[in-house]
Amino acid sequence: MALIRNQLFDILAEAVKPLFPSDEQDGSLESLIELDVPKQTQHGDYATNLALALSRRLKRNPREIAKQIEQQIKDPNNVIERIEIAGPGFMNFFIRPGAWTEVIAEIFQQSEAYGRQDLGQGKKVQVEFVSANPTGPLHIGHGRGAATGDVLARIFAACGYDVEREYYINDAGKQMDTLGRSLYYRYQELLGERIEFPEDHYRGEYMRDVAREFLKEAGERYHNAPLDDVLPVFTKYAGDHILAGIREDLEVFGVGFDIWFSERTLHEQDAIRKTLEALEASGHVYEGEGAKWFRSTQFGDEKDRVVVRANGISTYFAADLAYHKNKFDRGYDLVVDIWGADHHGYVPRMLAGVEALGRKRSDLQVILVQLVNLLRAGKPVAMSTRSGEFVTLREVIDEVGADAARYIFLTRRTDSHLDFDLDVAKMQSNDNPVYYVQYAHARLCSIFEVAKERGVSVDLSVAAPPELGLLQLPEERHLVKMLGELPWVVASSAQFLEPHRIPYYLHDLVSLFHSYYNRNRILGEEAELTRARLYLAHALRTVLQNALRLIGVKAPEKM
RNA sequence: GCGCCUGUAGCUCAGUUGGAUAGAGCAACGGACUUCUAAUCCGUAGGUCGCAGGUUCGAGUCCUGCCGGGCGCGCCA
Repeated sequence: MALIRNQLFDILAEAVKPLFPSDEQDGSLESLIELDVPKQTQHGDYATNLALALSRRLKRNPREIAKQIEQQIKDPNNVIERIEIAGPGFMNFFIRPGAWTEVIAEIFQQSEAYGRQDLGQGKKVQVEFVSANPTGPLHIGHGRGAATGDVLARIFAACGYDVEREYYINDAGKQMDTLGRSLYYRYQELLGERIEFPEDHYRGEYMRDVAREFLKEAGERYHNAPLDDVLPVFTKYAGDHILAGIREDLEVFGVGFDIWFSERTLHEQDAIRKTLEALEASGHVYEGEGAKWFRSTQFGDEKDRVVVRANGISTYFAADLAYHKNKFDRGYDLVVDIWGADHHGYVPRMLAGVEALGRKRSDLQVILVQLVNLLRAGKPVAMSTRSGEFVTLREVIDEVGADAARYIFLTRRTDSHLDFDLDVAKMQSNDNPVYYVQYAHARLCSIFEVAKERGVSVDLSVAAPPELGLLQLPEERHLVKMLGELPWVVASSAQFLEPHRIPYYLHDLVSLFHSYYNRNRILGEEAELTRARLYLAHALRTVLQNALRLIGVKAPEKM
C-alpha cells in the first residue's frame, strides 16, 4: 500500500481528468497537483490549491471546480475521512485516523530502503564537486562544496539515479609550475640557501612541510640543481603530495569520489584539439585577431570567448569544453557541477559550450555555492591561499567535528551566504542543532535498551501489529504523518537540487518526538499500548537513521 | 558601468516555487528531572518580510525602480 500522500496524489490525478477533454489529459495535469501540509490543523492533513490553479485555465469559479473534483473522487482504500472546500477554493483533506498506521507498516517493511524511490529510473547522473586545485589544502569554502556535492549525490542515489562522483584535478597549466617552483625554493632554503621567495608563489606554511617531506625522501641530491632541469620532479611531488592531503581531509569529512579526473589526461589524449576541431567544423569556433574564438554569443553569452590564444596555447576554458565533452561522451544523462559562487560569471559560457556540443542546456546543472565567511568571535578570518594565511577545512573539522560542520553547511540554501563562526560553532556545541537530532536517535535506542532490560517483549518481527490503532493521540498521528513525508522530502530535494531540505525535515520531526517523549511514556503499564508505541519508536528510529545517512551524519546509539 | 547572489525577530537562518493567522535555533525572561537519556520539554517576549510602485481572488515569494551587503566582469587558472 502506498503512502497517504501518494494515494491522495493518485486520487486527485484521476479525479481531475474528467474536467478536461481527452486530448488534454496528459502529464501536464499531474504537474499542477501540489499537496500541501497546512500549518493550521483546521485546514486538514493535506490541502491542495488545484482548483485555484485550474480556474484560470478553465475560466471558471475555483470553488465550483473544487466541488466538481470532489464529486469525481474515488477512494477505494477509504483513506479520506472528509473533504472541505475552503476559502477561495482550497480543498482540505482530512485523513481517516486509522489510515495512518499504514505508514508505520510501510516503514517497517522497507526498513533501510524507506525513503528510497525510483524517480531516476537508472538515469546516469554525474556530480562533480570540490575540484580544488592541488596547490594547497582545502579551506572552509571547499568544505561547503564538499558537503553539498556529497549529499546531493546521496540524494540522487536514493531517488534511483545511477550516480558517479567526480573530482576534476587541475593538474595542468602554469599554476602547477608555480607550485613546483615554490617547493624548489623551500627545499633550497632547507639546505641553507638564502632564497628571495617570490611574492606570487605559494607562501603558505604547508609548502615548508612539503619541502621537509621531500628532503626526507629525496635527500640532498637536488641541492642547487638547475631549476629548469628538475622542475618536473618538484611539480609532480608537490602536486601528488598535496592531492594526497586533500583526499585524506575529504575522507575525514566522510566524502569519497568514484573518479579522480586529471586535466592532464585531456592534454595527453589531445582531447582539447579534437574538441576544438569538432566545434570548428560545426561552425562554433572561428579565427580572429590571431586567436581562435568560441562563438558563445550564439547561445546567450555576452561575448565570444578565446579558446586558443595568439601564442598558440589553448585557454583553461578550452580544456573545460573538452572536459565536458568527455563527460557527456561517458553517457551521463545529467551532469551537475558544483562551483564556488565566485565562478558564476563562467556559467553562461559553459552552458553555451554544452549546447554547442549538441546537448540540451538543461543537461548541465551548475550549482553555485556561495562563499563562506569564516569568523572567529564575530571577526572575519583572512583567507588567502597564496599568503598562506587561512584556516584549513581540516582544522575546522578538528575543532568543531565533522558532523557539526556538515550540519552547519547543510542547513542553508546553497545560494545564501554563510557565516561560519568557529567560536559560535564550538561554544554552542552542546546546543548545536545536529546534537538535537542525534540525541533523539540516542534516546530512541535507549528506550529499546531499557525495554530489553525490563523484559518487555519487543517482537518486531511482525510488520504491523493490529494494535497500532491504539496510537490515537494527536501527537502520534502528527508524528506518523511526518514520518510519511520522508520520501517526498527526498524527492523534492533531488528535484530542486536543495539538500538543505533534509536537515530541516529532521529538525521538525525530532522536535515533535522530543515533545511527545516528554509528555508520554513509550514503556507504560498497558502492554498493548506499549507495543504499539514501540512500533512507532522503531519507525522513527528507522527514519532518523535513513535521513541522517542521507546527509552523512552519524546516528549515535549513546550520547 | 554591466551581470549573478542576497536583504525575513537582537544574531544565524527556513518559508513546499503565488496560498489561508510569516516560522525555527541561538540570545533574554519564567517554569518542569525520584520516572524510557534535562544535549530534553513547557511558557513569555520579540516583525512595516530593505524601501516605493505594479501584476491578481491572493505577494515574503513574480515584474519595475531605488537603497544596502557579497561576488564577478582577462588572449589568467
